[in-house]
Amino acid sequence: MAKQKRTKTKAKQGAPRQPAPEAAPVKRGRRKATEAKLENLLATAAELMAQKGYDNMSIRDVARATGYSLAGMYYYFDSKEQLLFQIQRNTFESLVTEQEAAVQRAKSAKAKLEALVRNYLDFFLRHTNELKVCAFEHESLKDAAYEEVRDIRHRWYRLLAGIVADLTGLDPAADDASIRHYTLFIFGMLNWIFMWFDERRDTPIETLGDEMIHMIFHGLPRQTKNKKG
Amino acid sequence: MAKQKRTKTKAKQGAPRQPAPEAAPVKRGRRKATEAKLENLLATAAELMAQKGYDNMSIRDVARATGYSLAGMYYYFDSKEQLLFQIQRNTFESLVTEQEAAVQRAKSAKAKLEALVRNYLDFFLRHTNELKVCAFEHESLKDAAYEEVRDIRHRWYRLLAGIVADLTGLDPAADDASIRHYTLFIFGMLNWIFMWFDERRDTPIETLGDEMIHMIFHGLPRQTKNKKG
Amino acid sequence: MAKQKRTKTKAKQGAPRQPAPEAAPVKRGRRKATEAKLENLLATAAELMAQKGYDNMSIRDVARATGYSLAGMYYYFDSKEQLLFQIQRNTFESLVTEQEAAVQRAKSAKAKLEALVRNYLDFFLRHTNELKVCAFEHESLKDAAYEEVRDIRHRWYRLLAGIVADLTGLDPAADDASIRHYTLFIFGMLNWIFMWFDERRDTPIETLGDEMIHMIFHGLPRQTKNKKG
Amino acid sequence: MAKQKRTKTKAKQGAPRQPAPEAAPVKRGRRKATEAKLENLLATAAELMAQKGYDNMSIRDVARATGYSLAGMYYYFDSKEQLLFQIQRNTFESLVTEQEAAVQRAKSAKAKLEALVRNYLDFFLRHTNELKVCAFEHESLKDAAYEEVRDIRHRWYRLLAGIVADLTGLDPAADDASIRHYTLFIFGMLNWIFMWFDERRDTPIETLGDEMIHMIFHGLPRQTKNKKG
DNA sequence: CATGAATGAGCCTTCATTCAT
DNA sequence: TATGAATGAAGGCTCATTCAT
Repeated sequence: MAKQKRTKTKAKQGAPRQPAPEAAPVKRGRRKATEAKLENLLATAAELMAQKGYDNMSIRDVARATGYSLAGMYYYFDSKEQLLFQIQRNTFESLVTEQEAAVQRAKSAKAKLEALVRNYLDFFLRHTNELKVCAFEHESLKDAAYEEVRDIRHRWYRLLAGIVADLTGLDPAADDASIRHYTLFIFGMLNWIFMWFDERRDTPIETLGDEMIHMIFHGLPRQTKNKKG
Repeated sequence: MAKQKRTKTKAKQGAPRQPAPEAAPVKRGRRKATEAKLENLLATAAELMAQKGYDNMSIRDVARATGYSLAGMYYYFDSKEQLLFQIQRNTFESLVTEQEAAVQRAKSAKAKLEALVRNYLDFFLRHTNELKVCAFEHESLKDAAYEEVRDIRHRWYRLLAGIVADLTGLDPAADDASIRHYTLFIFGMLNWIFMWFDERRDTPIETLGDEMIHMIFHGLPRQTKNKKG
Repeated sequence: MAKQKRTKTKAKQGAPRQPAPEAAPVKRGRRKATEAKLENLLATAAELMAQKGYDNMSIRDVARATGYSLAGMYYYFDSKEQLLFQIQRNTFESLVTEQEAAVQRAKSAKAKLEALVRNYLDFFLRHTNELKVCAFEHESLKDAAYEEVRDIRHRWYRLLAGIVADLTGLDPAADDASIRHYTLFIFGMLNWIFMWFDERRDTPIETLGDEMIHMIFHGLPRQTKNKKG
Repeated sequence: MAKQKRTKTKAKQGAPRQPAPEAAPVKRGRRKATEAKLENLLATAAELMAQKGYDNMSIRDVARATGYSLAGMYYYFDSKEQLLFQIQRNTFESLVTEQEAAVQRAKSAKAKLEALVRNYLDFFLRHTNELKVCAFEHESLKDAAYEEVRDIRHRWYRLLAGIVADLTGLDPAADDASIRHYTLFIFGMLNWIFMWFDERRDTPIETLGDEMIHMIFHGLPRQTKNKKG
């Protein structure tokens, strides 16, 4: 027989798709309650990550903020990285799905781009913390989890890049670099918002949308003394 | 929203103005050598911070990368935060000074904005790591160090915001929010570059400059099939 | 030297005699089912302990391997140590009882020793995991549980020591140390088997028995070119 | 450039041969002192591991026992497993080297086996804790460290197996299994000693050696009323 | 019978920092 | 200048165990 090599059990790695939410139709009340707790926990974690950054946030912080014990947290997720992953995947998947739908509904390329921007700003207001975590903590994920989120991100990129190609008439085969750059300029404007948006100063968000759309289609406004008149 | 200031539990902060570089009037040769070492050290640290993020980089990493002993590092700076501060202040001060000079040299508002963009991209190529640290680790500084860097940043902001006001003819008194937004859109485009710039794909940088300037003045290019004709 | 008793910092120990198996006079069918489950559980636990060691095995491992919930395990035993205790006591008690019977049946001292060895090897094949746990996790038990198992072990020791005294003609009063040593040499051969036995290489076990008996009675085989022959 | 994927530095894995003891001929006094501290630390750790088992011993235990802080321990080794590895490699290497030398010095196969046993018992008295750790915590090592120690162990095995083949005249080609078994019986006797040796009862160790050698060459002593005549 | 949910204690490890030399 | 040696604090994670249901 010979003594087996001792191994820690560990297991679970990568990006384990959590059990489908509808899996067991038993004990509905229970399920609901636990799910609500998990959601609250993810929201709290997202807030802390947005505030302090992933590396600087400790699971202990989340425990303190939610009122749970440290060990209690691990009932809801398997590791700090999984926690980040869940936030990013859930949020990003929702965002991109919403964006795709918004774009689909619009008719012209111009309308599509406008819809994408407005939906983004709206989503931003509804999920500020989560979205910031998606935008800035991309690199904190590794391996399978990293790749899964990266794929969603690519879907998003292709969505916008397609519109940009349409609008500009640039040829994806010949002018790939240019399309890429203009697309990324727009992403830059969108994502940098996290760095400065202030609810008191920068609302209503529709105005911000107007301005950004103007910037995208016409660049800075001209000498008319009155902007978006 | 504006990114919250990151705080570690452990604090301690004093008068972060590190001893003025002229502090000890030691022999010149010595001074030179020491300064060169310091500069090399700062460059190495900037590289590591750009790669891994401030929180995730350890002083041990810097020691390993420079060949010094761990304790030896502390001859050159007083704390990890001071290290970050030195990088940010040096780099940001250089950048803004260069930017101011470039703008001053240009005649029209249009030329000024163009000069600012081109000089930024040029500086970016020369100091990628340091600049990235300035752009993304702003919040890792605290108290006096934070404020000092913030002040430089504000000088930069005002420089661009002034040009934007001139160009658009928006009234700083009446249309402050708009000026602010357009200014920040441009900063967004500029700073987001760190997230995607790839030396192999995105050179020559002059082309990138052309494109960004087009975006700023005219928005996305139109149906002409050929961009930057 | 004698292996010290292992002590965890955290202790708590009571009257480790677990509730006598006959405790609750519930319905017979129920009892049967529960007992079968318990036995399966003990077997699984023994396997895991044999593989990973007591300290390195977690109740979670057992739960996973049996399909029970973690909390569910505690219906069948009161603590991890009780689990170990049940395995050791059940197994050791069976072994020693079998050994005593086998010895009793044999007539001469020589036959007795032979019977003991052969029965041991047979038992070993039938209860490898459990026996390994008995042999190597002796010290993981504490207080009353430790003592109870130690007493069974002593019964075993005395059984073999008696035969050795008979066979060698050594006087228990005068040559106690010698009897002890020869006895423990034999136990060493027997127990060390766990460290190397490999079902594929070391069967049939009768051959192994032949060899060990030869070793015990005559030492290493001589120059005859053919062993056991 | 694109933000690099963040990676912890970590490094050092497997079985890093510690720097050759004579590496730097500088600061002899210092070196000596530090080495002495390390040796004392390893001895203390070995004692604790022998007492409680590797899994059950915490680095905190070692820190407490040596008077160092917990973090201080990590100046001397990289991980708990490395600590175990250092103990095993150092000890096992010494043992096997001594054993080989002792065997080499002896002329006949019989004398060689006798020398091996006596040297082992002597080494056992000089390094009880360390040797016990070698004998019983073999499986707690993993990967490269495991393999390196396993290789030393094999050297030891082959040393004894060679003598057994010589002595018995068994043919390594034809009777491999038998040689293996007799060899392992002897290892069993030798290694099991840790389980029962008691300095007060089982000295002088020469007597124990006499007995074991008798067992190996002739089996249990006969009816002569006088053992080891 | 059985489990979902939760926790206190503890473990390994890393880190920024210090200080004597 | 520079470093070997050391440490307090903190962080991620696991575990045996409990308890209401």
